[in-house]
Amino acid sequence: MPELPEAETIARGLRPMLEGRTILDARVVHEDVLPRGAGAFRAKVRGRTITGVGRRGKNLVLSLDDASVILINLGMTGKLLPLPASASEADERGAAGREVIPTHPAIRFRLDDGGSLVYDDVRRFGRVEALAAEKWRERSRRLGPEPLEEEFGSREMMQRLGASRSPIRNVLLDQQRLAGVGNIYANEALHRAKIHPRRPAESLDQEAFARLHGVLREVLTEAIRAEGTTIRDYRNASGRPGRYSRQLQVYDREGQACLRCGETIERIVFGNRSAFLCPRCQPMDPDRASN
DNA sequence: AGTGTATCCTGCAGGC
DNA sequence: TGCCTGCAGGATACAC
Repeated sequence: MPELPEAETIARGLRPMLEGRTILDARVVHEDVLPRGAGAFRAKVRGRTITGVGRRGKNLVLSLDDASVILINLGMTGKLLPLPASASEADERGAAGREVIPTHPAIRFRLDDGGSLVYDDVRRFGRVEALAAEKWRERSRRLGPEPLEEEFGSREMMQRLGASRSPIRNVLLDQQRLAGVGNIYANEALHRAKIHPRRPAESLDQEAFARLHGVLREVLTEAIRAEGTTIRDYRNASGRPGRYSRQLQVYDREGQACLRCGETIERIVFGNRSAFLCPRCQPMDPDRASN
């Protein structure tokens, strides 16, 4: 479900309600989202205070007061749902009726303000881990750079992605090369950069990477501004759907007209995922581009 | 090294 | 209504 803009939106929404809260306990409903098991997890988080709410790539990161973190990869359908202490308190905050009710709770964190935080995940592809500071540093080191960091330039992008013979769409999804990009924004960026998703990454020159680098940052920034993309069930921390769905140019638009040239958007499948493209705007052979 | 396939799991839409 | 197939914002493991 979530890519970088959705994770960023969730982190921003949860931050004011979670920072400073102490986790009284974690009740494990579905152990399969805890790769290290329920017992160890509960022992590590019980009694810890949340000092920060952030994001690394697509992962949510709850920083704890002993420098450890709770690392949450939401998979396809994971949600972090804040539940207020009571309905009356929700009224006071003006949040009545807007909170999302958990349908498939996997973990319930009981908080010291009487509220709770529920990790809810229909398909349970998501993973929740408690990592000591050193383990987290190690893990983070294995992830690629943050595409929105100021220092992340097109040269670095070409160095990290440009040596692969794999289709550029697949390479963009590789979290070890670049953190945070998923199928929606990979497809949107490639359309905006007029690059066919199946082009081997190594066939792209510096000019193409400069273009791709620029539009990827634009797309991610605009999607954050719109609070993410809702295709089916993504909701932000306040229960609202993302508005970027309305700005999608190709993703999930098979058979519809390209908003740039009017050609029909195609869906192709490779690497076990759908790719969406405009065959006129994104020719496989750029020399034959008609625009 | 790259690619296709299968797997984890549930729900939903569409065809018949 | 039911049954079937295919599909889904992710990640990984495997055989070729």
